[in-house]
Amino acid sequence: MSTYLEQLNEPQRAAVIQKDGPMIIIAGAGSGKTRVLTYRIAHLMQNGVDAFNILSLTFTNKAAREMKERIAGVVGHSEAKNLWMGTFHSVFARILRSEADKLGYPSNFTIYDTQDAVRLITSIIREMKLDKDRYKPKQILSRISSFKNSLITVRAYFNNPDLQEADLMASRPKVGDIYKEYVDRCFKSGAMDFDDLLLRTNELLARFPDVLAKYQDRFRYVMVDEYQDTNHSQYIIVRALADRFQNICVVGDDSQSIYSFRGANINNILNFQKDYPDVKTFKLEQNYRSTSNIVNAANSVIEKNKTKLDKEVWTANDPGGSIKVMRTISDGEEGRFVAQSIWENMMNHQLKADAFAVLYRTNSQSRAIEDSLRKKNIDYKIYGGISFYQRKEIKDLLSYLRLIVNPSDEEALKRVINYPARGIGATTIDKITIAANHYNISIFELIANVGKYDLKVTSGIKVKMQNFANMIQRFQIETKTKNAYEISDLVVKQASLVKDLQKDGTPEGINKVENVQELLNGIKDFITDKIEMGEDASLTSFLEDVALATDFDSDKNGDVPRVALMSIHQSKGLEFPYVYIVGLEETLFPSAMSMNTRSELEEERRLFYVALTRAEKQAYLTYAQTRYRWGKLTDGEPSRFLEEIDDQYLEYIAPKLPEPSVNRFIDASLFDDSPKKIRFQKPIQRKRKEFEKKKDALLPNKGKMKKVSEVSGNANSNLFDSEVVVGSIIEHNRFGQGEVIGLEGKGPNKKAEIQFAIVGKKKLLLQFAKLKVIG
DNA sequence: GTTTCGGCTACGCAG
DNA sequence: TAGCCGAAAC
Repeated sequence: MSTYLEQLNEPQRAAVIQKDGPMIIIAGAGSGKTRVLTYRIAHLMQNGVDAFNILSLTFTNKAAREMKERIAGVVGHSEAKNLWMGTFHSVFARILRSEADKLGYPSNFTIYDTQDAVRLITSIIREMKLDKDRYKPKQILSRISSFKNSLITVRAYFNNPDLQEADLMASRPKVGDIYKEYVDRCFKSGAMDFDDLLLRTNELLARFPDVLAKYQDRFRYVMVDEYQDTNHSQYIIVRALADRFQNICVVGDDSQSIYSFRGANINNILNFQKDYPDVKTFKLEQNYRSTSNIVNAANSVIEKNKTKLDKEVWTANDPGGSIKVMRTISDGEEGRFVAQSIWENMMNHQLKADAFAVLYRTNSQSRAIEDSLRKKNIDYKIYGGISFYQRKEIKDLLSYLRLIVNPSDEEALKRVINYPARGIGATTIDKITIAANHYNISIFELIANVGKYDLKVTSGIKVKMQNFANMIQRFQIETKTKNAYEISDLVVKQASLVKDLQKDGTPEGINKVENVQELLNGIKDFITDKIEMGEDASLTSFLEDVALATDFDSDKNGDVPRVALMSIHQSKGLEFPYVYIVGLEETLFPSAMSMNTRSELEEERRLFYVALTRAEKQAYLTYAQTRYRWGKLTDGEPSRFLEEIDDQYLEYIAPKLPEPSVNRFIDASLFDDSPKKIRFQKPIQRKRKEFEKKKDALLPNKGKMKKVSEVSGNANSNLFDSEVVVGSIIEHNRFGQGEVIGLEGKGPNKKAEIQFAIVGKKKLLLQFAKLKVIG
């Protein structure tokens, strides 16, 4: 029964068997934190604590599921089932649904995503006739978000002269008014945004002592993972819940605090010991994940930070290989290096693609990597960026479903009232929005009863609106007898969603139809899963899952192994044998926007620390001397973080000499210098200009050719004579598959004659054709 | 009222 | 480059 205790080292075991009272586990990277958390919960349960009384807040829902599985392995499924586990957002969304009426919300309230919120704010700014360049919707939202995360309600805002003063100074005196209107409109729409899920929870616990008491009594043991990334709002929730029994266990690593941009407050972890004077502190400092080269290199960087807790991460692991540093001419070349290196490592070490991760600072960097992996036929998956659920066709269908569940949902209504086109245009929507506000009813209420209200629209449009409302109401009736999948299927058919996507017959349209189909399948799977687990399979429940889903939640087992491409933020908590950290350039990483204050820069450094400590066996660091940003070629200098790593752990890989035909104008000696010198050598300005000019000459006259960036981004590449040889089987975006039957010309003028299966023979310039070699 | 097209501006991370 | 928005064309 206690065999699991034997698998732990001394500090781990001590943390696991500490049962009552406040405690903090400071867990260095790779120190077996998850193991401690799972065993601690299992241990609690084996020592008489009911699963119903344990609340465990994790960073992702996937982490929660996996942990539950592991706990079930120790205590059995039927017991583990009753644990409350999940992210702050999902756990409290669930609680808010059951207590919604107390706050005046419907229990099937909608969760607005960022896009919904931005749209609503945009529309408020327009209605208030404010200048949208001064009041940038995204900025306003981010300000509102930070208010909410700091528990500054609308009333608190207007009671706080400092805040108003700040907005006044920023020439945005109406921020408070926008905030108020935004909150009112969300409320009227029966909608909460992500921040509301926390703020309203606080409201619930503050205004209703009996509710607070109920949950305090229920959650006698509270655990919070990744505590360094909690914001004030989350902090107060946790404090309130744990106030009665004080059985609070937080786990985290101040060195991995990387979410200040969404309100995370590193002081929550730094001050935990002050909050609970009789706290027990545990430190997990032995790293089991990485080679000592990686651990030591990471330590040598994070040492530069001043703000941190006292701890020393060490490892007994082998030194492993040096961390490899690679400089490339361009972002395109960087991608090719990564793909080539992954391919070689796969071959040399018999590894599958899922042993590799490519991490970057910004999602936009994924493209260059993606292109090169695709050319090498290496399977990959991009996490983050524009997720499946944010695609237009998917959001449209979801908006119908949202509207059925909650007809007050204004953003959903505005999205679909004229999609597919029904002749209810922007002008009409403006009119009914104003009228609905005037009568203090929802837009749906208005259009469902157009006859009752005075509306300055033509009777034709009134009929159209009434028809739309009737359709939604018919769907609502159907929900009484049909399950979520059947309703969705009905919506797709009756609202002609697929028909609309199919009508132009473009490949994009076909792809969208497939996506809609995939969503329908997803709903089907959802229902099956939920019923199997005896959980809520309703449409509301599905929509909530979708709203709070992350990319990891859609990971399917049994899929082919894939290289993981993701932002460093998303890589938190994960580990991979081989890790490539790309784009290590000043202004990109560290980001130009985070170089103004020491604390911002320290967070960037922590971010780099997180990235590096994801690697188990081998880390690669790459940077590019030129990179496409905002559609323009820009020069980059090596990131300061490269300099900050103790040199003894690094090895500089000499880049291959570039193609002389393209790059003769780059000083070859640049590549022969010792790496250390090169790293901080500024690009030679004159040569640089020449280089760019030459590149421009390669561009197709600013024409509409799609591949402009491809070509110019790859100036150093052997793109023009690449892998395409006579006999290659290739694939072309538009013409499909074909065989190369001849080659002519040189450099940018190189052409391939190709026999396509469908369109016959064609001569294509390699620099534009974007051929994918498939055999 | 709807669609399309060209110009403008913006890429910072996420539940 | 891409997504958005306003203007022009349908």
